[in-house]
Formats: sequence, C-alpha cells, structure tokens
Amino acid sequence: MPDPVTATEDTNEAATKAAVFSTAERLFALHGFQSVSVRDITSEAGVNLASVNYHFGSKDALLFEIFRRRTAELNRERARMLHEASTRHDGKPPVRAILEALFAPPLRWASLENDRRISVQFIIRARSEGTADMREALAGDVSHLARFAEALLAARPDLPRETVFWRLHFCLGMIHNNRFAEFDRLHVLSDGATREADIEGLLKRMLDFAEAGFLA
Amino acid sequence: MPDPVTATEDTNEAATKAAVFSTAERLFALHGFQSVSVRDITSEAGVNLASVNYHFGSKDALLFEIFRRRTAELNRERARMLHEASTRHDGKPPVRAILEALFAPPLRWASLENDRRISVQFIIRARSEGTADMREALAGDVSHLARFAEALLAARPDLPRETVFWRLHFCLGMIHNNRFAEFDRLHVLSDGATREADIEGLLKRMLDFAEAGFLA
DNA sequence: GTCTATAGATGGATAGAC
DNA sequence: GTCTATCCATCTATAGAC
Repeated sequence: MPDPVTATEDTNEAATKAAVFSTAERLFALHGFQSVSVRDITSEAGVNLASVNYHFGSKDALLFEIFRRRTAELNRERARMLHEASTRHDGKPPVRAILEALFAPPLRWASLENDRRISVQFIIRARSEGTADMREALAGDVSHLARFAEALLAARPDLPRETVFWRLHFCLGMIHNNRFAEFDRLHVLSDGATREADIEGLLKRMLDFAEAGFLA
Repeated sequence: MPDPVTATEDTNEAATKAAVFSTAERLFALHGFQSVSVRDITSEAGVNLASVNYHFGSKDALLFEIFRRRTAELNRERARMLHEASTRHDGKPPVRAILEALFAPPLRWASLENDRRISVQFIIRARSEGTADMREALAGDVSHLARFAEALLAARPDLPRETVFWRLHFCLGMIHNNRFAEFDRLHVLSDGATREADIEGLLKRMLDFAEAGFLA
C-alpha cells in the first residue's frame, strides 16, 4: 500500500501531465503547431509555465509524444479491424472490408460524441505541419500501410500493382480531407444539405465511392 | 517613351518585388508559413530586409497577395475548362468532363517541367495553414465551386443532392492529397512503382477512380 | 527607394527559491 | 515537483541616414 501523501502527489503530477497533454492536443489541433505557444498551453491548462519542460522536455517533445501516442492508437485499431476482416473472409477479405478497416477508425473517432474527435484533427494536421521528427516517424509508418496495400493487391490480383497503390493514395486523400474547416466549407456550399453528424452515413458514402473507384 | 533612368529604376523595383514574391512562395510552399521568416525570404532573394514591408506592407499581406493571385489563376483556368466542356456538350457536360475541369489545372501545374509546380504546393498548404484572411477568402471561394456542384447536379439529376456534394468533397480530397510529402511516401510504399512524373497518366487514373465513384 | 540599425514584442528554456 | 523571475534568441516592423 503506497504512502497516501506520495500517492496524492503522484496523482497530482499525473493530473498535471495529463492536463498539459490534452490541452496541447486541443490547441494544436484547432490552431496549428507554430501558432500555439507553451504559454498558451500552460495558461489554458491552469498549470505552471515550466510544466511542459519538466514533464516533456521541450515543446517539440510534447508535440511528438502526442503524435506518437495517437498514431499508435489509430494504427492498432485499423490493424485489428483488418485482421478481423481477414479472419471473417478466410484470409482473402474483399476490397470493401479492407477499406472499411482503413476508413472506420478515424471516422468513428471524429463523431461528435467521441472524446477523440479532436485527436483526428491533430493527426491530420501533423501530416502537413509536423516537425522533422514527426515526418521521419511517418516514413516508418509505411509498414503499417503496407499491410493494407498487400490486402488490396490480393483482393485485386488482376490490377497492375501501381494502379492499386495510386487508388490507395486516393482513398487516403479522402480521409485526410475530413478537417473541421473542410466540413464547414462543404456545409456552406451545400446550403446545409451535408450533415457531418451522421458518421455512419458518411462511412457508407465513402465506402460506396471508394469501392466503386477500386472496382473500375 | 519613358525616361531611361526611371525605366531602369522601375524595372529594378519590379524585379525586387518579383524576386520577393517568388522566393516567398517557394519557401512558404516548402517549409510552411510560420517557419519562414521575413529574414529567410529577403536573404534568399538577395534583397534588403525592409523590402517585404516596403513592397507588400507586411509579411501577412505578402502571404495573402501570393494566395490571392494563385487561387485566382487556378479558378480562372478551371472555370474556362468547365465552360469549354459545357459548350462541347450542348450545356450538359458529363461527369467525367466536369471532373477533368476540376482535376486537370492543378495537376498540369504540378508537372515537373512547369513553373507553377510550386504554386500548387503553396495553395494546398494555404488550405490548412492559412491566416484568418485567407480562410475568409476561401469561404468566398465557394461561389467558384458552386458552378462545379451545379454542373454535377445537372449531370446526375437522379442522385440525392447531398450525395453529389459529398462526392465532390471526396474528389477535392483526392486533389489536396497531392503534396510532395505524400507523393514521396507513396513512392516508398510502392517501392518505386508509382511515377509522379507521368502527370497525364495520373490525371487519367484520378478520372477513372472518381468517375466510377460518381456513377456508383 | 534602398539600406542599416534598432525598437518592441514574443517565444522557448532554465536557474534557483520554496 | 512547483513556481517565479529571467535569460537569451528570434521575430516583425519601422525610423532615419543616404
């Protein structure tokens, strides 16, 4: 049984670290990386200015830790869905099941009632505004995408290899365009006809579009 | 006939302004907006530190002017292609011709031998990292997209309105994903099978994919 | 108009008290 | 571990000499 005083201190420390983490993630996701200062984060989180350096080392290290944790979680969820699709279809899942494993995790995160809604925006932003560290990590992330490419190649052995890769690239573009600003713009353009709230409906729309594109 | 001295000065002034403009566009496109300082721009352009403020007013105003000029050029080219497709098809262009007017201009700009290759990267970056001014301008840009939406609705009157808007959104995502970093990543993933240099081939691939998705 | 020098503001990081 | 005070680098913008 731990010393109650120590336990309380540990809890406080963990709470401070967690507050910094989630506040930073939210501010970075909403306003970009370079625009948000350490002072913005600590003042909004209600913690001391020095906490970022104490708990994470530097602003960049904090950024990278958020990035690493969120991408790991997302990749794990995608890999799990791909694996389930594979077992469900005797090791040869069809295109639609593969694409669902790629689309569903970030889309479900993005639903209005999901805590991770902001995490998706963070990850998308990291793809274009990330630091050198993050871009290196993204290059290593290719191994994760490779499993999806393999599954797609197996599902469509009749297609030229490069065609499958290009179409996977198009699908990734569809996902990365799901930013708050783009949803808002579409909402204006369609005069309110597009309802971002209906995530399962959007998933079906994306799958219909991408599956047809893949079977062309 | 202008005074030769004045003409030379005017030319020098215009040359300085143009050097600042194109150097800034390139650096912003390659490294992001906040990462590039006025000092970076002026030293790389070989002009004085004060030239940015003298010729453009401020760093943000310079950014906005680049953004405004490039998006105007791109929108004009797209509108022209859409108009030509419309006359070619008696006012009712098919989906593929509409999408070609949307895809071809930014893709052709992105070809290796095109001077505007860097401008596309600038515009894409502006969509996610732009200032408040630029985001406002993007909202006004909806009128330009509305013409494409109208054409698509006319080409597929059988589809629910919101379906057409969502699919247009997916197509825009395909375009916006054509960043240098994403091309590089795809190149690694496909082990060199995807050749970014073949722009006309890529255009055909995008049209095949998107047209099939639209006709689903 | 061009340039240097500098003002004025803000940023990340840290030393040192508690 | 937490906090304050502060260092030092860097940035944008501008005043003023030429």
